[in-house]
Amino acid sequence: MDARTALGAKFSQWLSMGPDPSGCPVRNLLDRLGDRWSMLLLAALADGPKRFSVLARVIPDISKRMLSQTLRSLEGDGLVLRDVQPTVPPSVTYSLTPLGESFTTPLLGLVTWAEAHFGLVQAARARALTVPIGANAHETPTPVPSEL
Amino acid sequence: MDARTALGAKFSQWLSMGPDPSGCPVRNLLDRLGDRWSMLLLAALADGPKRFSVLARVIPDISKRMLSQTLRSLEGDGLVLRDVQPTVPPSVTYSLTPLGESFTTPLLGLVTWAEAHFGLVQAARARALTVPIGANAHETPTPVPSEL
DNA sequence: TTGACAAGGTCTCATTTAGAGACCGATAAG
DNA sequence: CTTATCGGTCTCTAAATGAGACCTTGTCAA
Repeated sequence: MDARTALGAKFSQWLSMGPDPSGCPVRNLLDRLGDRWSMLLLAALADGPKRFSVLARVIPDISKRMLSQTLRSLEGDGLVLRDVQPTVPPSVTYSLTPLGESFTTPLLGLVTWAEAHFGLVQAARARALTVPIGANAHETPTPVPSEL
Repeated sequence: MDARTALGAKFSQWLSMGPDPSGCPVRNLLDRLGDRWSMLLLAALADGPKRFSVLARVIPDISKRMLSQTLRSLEGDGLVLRDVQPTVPPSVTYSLTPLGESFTTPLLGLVTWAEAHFGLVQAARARALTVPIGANAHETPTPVPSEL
């Protein structure tokens, strides 16, 4: 069974679990990790524990606000450990928990795919610019057989 | 080499490519697919081609606005094919392109991880509620040796 | 005849979220 | 005396999102 079939099977399984999306683990975690910064931060921490200011430096386009907020969210989900050393000023180090480390496996799959297929995506984007949207329009509109 | 080490190596490699995040394929694709709906729609389409209204039905909490917008973004990136049948009213079917199908492999990894570890995440969330944040505070604040 | 409804969106408006940048505290360097 | 450090928070503004009206053309029911 290929990945597409397996994924499709899982999806139709979710559907049968009722219309409530909050009960679905995948929906739940995708809502948490599926933002601009969470996965990126996990990748950064896979490289080793890092302090707040170091994270801000290696990801230059994240605001301190979102950095703080996203790290707390990851900490709350048990993926990241926050260690405060009571120095003055305080020294705060973030690292992956074992649970966070386990996430690096699927994350590496995502990253590998991105590197391998980025060229094709760029080609598709270039093609999309030349096609004035809706170019596959046909000619003779026939009434649709009302299926309802 | 485990996934964490491999991911860390990739990350430090990105850093050496300069501070521009737009040049990084992973940053670029994570910015596109890392939203609330893109991956979910790809999972839905892995189950087979679907019409607009069907997608809206199987993902009840997406607005028509975001559904339309996200599908167009995925189409522009070459992951999704949009087929308009010139009936009246028009019948529009969305399906995965070969490129989109190739993405189901890493996506399945993500989904599988979510199902397997959701219990641990929930446990961590419950624990986070009882800990009044900053509970790991130490006692004797000593000046930090200025590292810069 | 009048009305309602269908598909696949777009449009406007209100709410939510994210980003930019000031500020804080104590300390230390110039 | 001024400036800088660390790890944030606070406020204000800008951008993204959700809710829901509206559109077209045709079919079907009342």
